[in-house]
Formats: sequence, C-alpha cells, structure tokens
Amino acid sequence: MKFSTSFFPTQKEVPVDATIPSHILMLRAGLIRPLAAGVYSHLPVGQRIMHKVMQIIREEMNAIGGQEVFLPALNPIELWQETGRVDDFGDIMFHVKNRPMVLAPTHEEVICSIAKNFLRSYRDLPQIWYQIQTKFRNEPRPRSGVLRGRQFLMKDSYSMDFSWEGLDKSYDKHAEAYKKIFSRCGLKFFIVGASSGAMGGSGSQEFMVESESGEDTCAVCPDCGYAANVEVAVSNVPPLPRAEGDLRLEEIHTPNVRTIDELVEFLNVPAEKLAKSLVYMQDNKTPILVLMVGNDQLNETKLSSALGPNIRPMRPDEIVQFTGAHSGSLGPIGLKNFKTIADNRVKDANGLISGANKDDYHIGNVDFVRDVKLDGYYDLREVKENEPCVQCGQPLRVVNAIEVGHIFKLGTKYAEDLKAYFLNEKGEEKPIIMGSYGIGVERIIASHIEQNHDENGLIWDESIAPFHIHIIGLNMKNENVREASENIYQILLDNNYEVVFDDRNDVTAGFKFKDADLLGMPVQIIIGEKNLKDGNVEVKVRRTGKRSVVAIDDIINKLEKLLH
RNA sequence: CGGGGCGUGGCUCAGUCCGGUUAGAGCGCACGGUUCGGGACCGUGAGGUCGGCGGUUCAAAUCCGCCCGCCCCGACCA
Repeated sequence: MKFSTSFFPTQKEVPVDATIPSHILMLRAGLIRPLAAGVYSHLPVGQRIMHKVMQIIREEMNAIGGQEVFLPALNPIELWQETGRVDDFGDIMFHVKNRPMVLAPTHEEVICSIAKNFLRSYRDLPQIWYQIQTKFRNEPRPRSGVLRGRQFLMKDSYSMDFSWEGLDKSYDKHAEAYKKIFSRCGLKFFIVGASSGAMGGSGSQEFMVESESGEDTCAVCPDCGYAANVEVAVSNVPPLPRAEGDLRLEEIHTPNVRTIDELVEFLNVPAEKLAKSLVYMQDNKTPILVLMVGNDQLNETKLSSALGPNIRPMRPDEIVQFTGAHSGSLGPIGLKNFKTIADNRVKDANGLISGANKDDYHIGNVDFVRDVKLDGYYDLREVKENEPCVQCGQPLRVVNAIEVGHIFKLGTKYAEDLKAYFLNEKGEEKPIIMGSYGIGVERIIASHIEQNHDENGLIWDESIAPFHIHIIGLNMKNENVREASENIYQILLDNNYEVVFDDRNDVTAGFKFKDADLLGMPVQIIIGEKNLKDGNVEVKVRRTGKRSVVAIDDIINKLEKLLH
C-alpha cells in the first residue's frame, strides 16, 4: 500500500482528550477517531489490525470446533424480559425508542432462542457457536479510549452441552484456545479466578494483561504464579492471636477520635488491636455490621459474595438512627437488630478495641468468643502488596490489569428461563448446560499497545501488525531512489509480504522517519541515495532500533531472518 | 449520578480574571521557491456563527442564566 494514495492520518500533537498510552497512540497513529464518548470509528490501519486479531481468533475458535454465527444486535425486548435481564442490566442496556426493542449487550438470549428449537436431543450436543460482533452497553462513564466503550467489538462464544462433564470439557477447550489466542497476539497475560458477578454460574476465570491503565486489580505471585482478582484473592496473612488471661470489657474515653489512624495514635496501640466496624444496608432494610482488623480494607465484592446483592454503605443519618452514635464510634457491643459478620482474620480473637456506639467512647478487651454474637466469619479483606502468597509464601504483588477475556460456566440458568430443553438418553427433558466465553477485540489491541510502545510510538508484533514492512523512500524526487524503492516494493509484494511504502515526495526524511516509528511496523527499509550508490539499503528493526546496511539483492534473505 | 477540568481554524494552545480596533500563534493545509538521513527553511494565501440558546450592555470569546458536548476522579462495570 502506498502512502501517497492512502489514508494515514497521523498527528504529531498529543490529543487533548487522551491520557493513557494506548489511547494517545491509537489517535496519533490514525487507527481510530472518536465520534462520541465511548464510540470510535476504525480507520484503515486500525481496521487492518482488527482483522489480524479477528483472524487469529477465528483460527483458534475453529480449531476447537467452534462455528461462527452472526446474530442480531437488534433484539425484541420481550426476549430479554423472559430471563429477567432487562431489570438486571437496567440502564446499561440501550433501549430503542420507537420499537419495543433493545440493542444487545451480549447474546445468551438469542443463542438460547435458536437452541431451543433445534437442539432437542442429547445427540445434537455438544455445540460451540461463536460470533465476532459489535455489542452495545450504555456505560455510565466510558473511559480510557477503547478500553471501555459504549459500542465495542466482542468475540463471544457459547457452548451447549448435555452433561456437566461436557461443560467442563468445553470450558477447558476455551481456556486452551484463549491461551493460544493471546499468546499469538503477543500479549503477556495471566489467568485469574474471578467473581462470576451478575452472570451467575459455577465458575469463571479472567484473562488479564498487567497494565497501569487497567481497571481491575489483581494479586499475583511472581514466584509460583498464583494470581487472582482482588475480588477473590487471599493471602497467607495470619489471623489475630488470642491474648492470655481473662480480660474484662472496659470503656475508654476517646474524645474527637474518629479514624483508625487517630485511634492508633491516641491509644498508642497497633492497628491489629483494633476491630474496625463498618455498617451497610441490604435491600434498604437490613442493617449489617462488618468487623475487620483495623488496618484491613473491606472488599465490597467479597461482601456481596458473602451476603448477596443490593448492599450499600449506610447513610450518616441511618447510622445515627440505628446505632445511636456517629461513624468512628461504632462497634459490636450492645448493637441490636444488626446482622453481624466478621472477617476470618478476627475469628475468635480477643483483647480488641472497638467503638462503644456512644460518641467519643471505645470499648477495650472485646472478646469475639465471649462478647459478640456473629452470623458468620467470611473472607472479606482485600489482599495488600507484599503479603505472603497463599500458595508459596513469597510476597505478592498487587497490580492493575486489563481484562481481555472472561470464561464462564453458566450452567442451566438461561436454558431454564428460555425453556431450552433437550431429551437425554433416558428420554428425560433436561435444560441445556451452557458456557459463555468473551474476548474484547479492541482490548487486545489496546493491551498490546500498553505493553509495546516507546516514546516514538507503536511497536507491533508481526502477528497483528497492520503491515510487516514499512519502506521509506527518502528523497522520492531523486530518480535512483524512486526507481529502487518502487522495485523493492514490488519485490516484497511478490514475496507475499504486507508492505506499506512511504512514497510521498512532499515531506522530508525526518517526517517519514517519525511517521514510521509512530506507526510501528516491525521492520523498516530505508532507501536513500548514499547507500544506494553501493547497491545497499538500510534495514531497521522497530523494536530494537537496530539498523543494518543490506545489499538490495540480499533483502529477502535478511527479511526471512527478521520476520516469520 | 456526585466531584473536578475543559469547549476559540484540521491539531495543540494564547486571549476570558479586569468587556472596547479587523480574534491571535505554532503545527497542518494550498501555491511558488530553496532543501532532501530524524517532524527543514523563505515567501504568499485560504480557513473561525470563539459549543448552543437566552440575557446584561452603546459594545460580549470575555459578565450572568440555562442547555449541550468532551476528558479525569469516584459510584457503576455481564
């Protein structure tokens, strides 16, 4: 493809609306253009990359027996009412104004609606159907370029099995395929156990790419490979020990002490001696008290996993109403009508200090066995950096990550709601057992950029590079340069390389170099007068910056060493 | 939805606090010329309802009100 007749809208300036590297570079390199918040056009170079990624996905999905389908984005709202997901998604789902229809944010319903009519026997199963299509979600706040958009391209596949063992197999096949896909796309990724969230189901894993720009937080062990989303991650931090002796409850006057830090300072005790009390409301009616070690952080996803959905922090006025005290002086002693749970780490501990439910007072020597009636201990605390790994004891890292893939064992929820039943070998009617497996296509690209760029621009892996080779004809007004460049361009095309040829005759050398580095093709071939006199050109590897002078006759040889 | 920031040629910005010639700069763009291995230089030129609507005023990019849009933090995130 020749530069002079193509659309490569690169720009030098950093776009004002972009803050993370992938977003900045996708805009600067002319891959995408914003149309509205969270909505992007893919320009020719960006679209080539999308195709590369999609091709890899298709190959690996086909390899596990996946069959590609194309499903409607426009769905009758009735279909979504059958699974109750109109309410589940709420404002996240786009609703069409002048028809009773919605824009599909995912496709379990459509899949089931097809399956119920055609997959009637266990002999029709298993099946894996996949799609690579635009999904629509009315995100409250789109952000980070293509990482969280309102319209985005997703590979979703759906497995349908007649047995739970079959589901396990389909799930494992997807896990293996995903490893291949992300590896082939040049991503450094890790897999974490995840919370299934509103999708429901029995198991799920996320494929994560470590990046400062990621929205998820994961604990990872550099030593043994343990990795988990902090929504489920645990560490080997020890539980609180039981102190010796029979310690009596005592009231402690703590004027104007509100926070754990202030309490530590005021009483001159370690934070481990403090039992932190957090108050929540469930379903707007059930007050909940959560007890944690003073300097531990509650993870609200873990709280929801323990107690169910619809939990929110209690409002200040509710706190006073239900406890008689203000936040900062709350505790388990004397509190009535609260559902009370505690983090595993304070299990059966004693000698702790908690709030007295009376402003400016705390209570010492609280004993969780003797003084507190609990509705259960749960893992509620969020893992912190450098805590010992639960598997090997080495210090954990806590990192941000981009979720590029998520695989779920859905089970029978959707099949039951939509009455997708089959007859098993005994003639019994059973719901189809489903799995669903997503990949964010743009997220792969953004993640690759986050992991592969420098101050000059993009650095593509060959597998998803829009072109393999970027030819720079330096002074195209020079006949020798023009002729040699055109020749080499043709030779490379004849050898099945994908080539972009900067044949512009109205920009200077420096301009072309900058554009080439910004666009980031793996190999650049620089054709200038001086080298040409000796029958040579320069070959530069974008990633390393390494340059070498190569005889024109030897180019194909050289490229074979650098590419493929 | 709460908090913050921003909106001026295609891009990046100045001008707004303190109203007052014809609204500026750099880059980009067009034309001519000089250059030709790291966004080169000279000259000429085109390009703006200053986000929109309303108000105050002799006079509004500038002050006031409402609305819209975009970005960031938070809430939310199958």
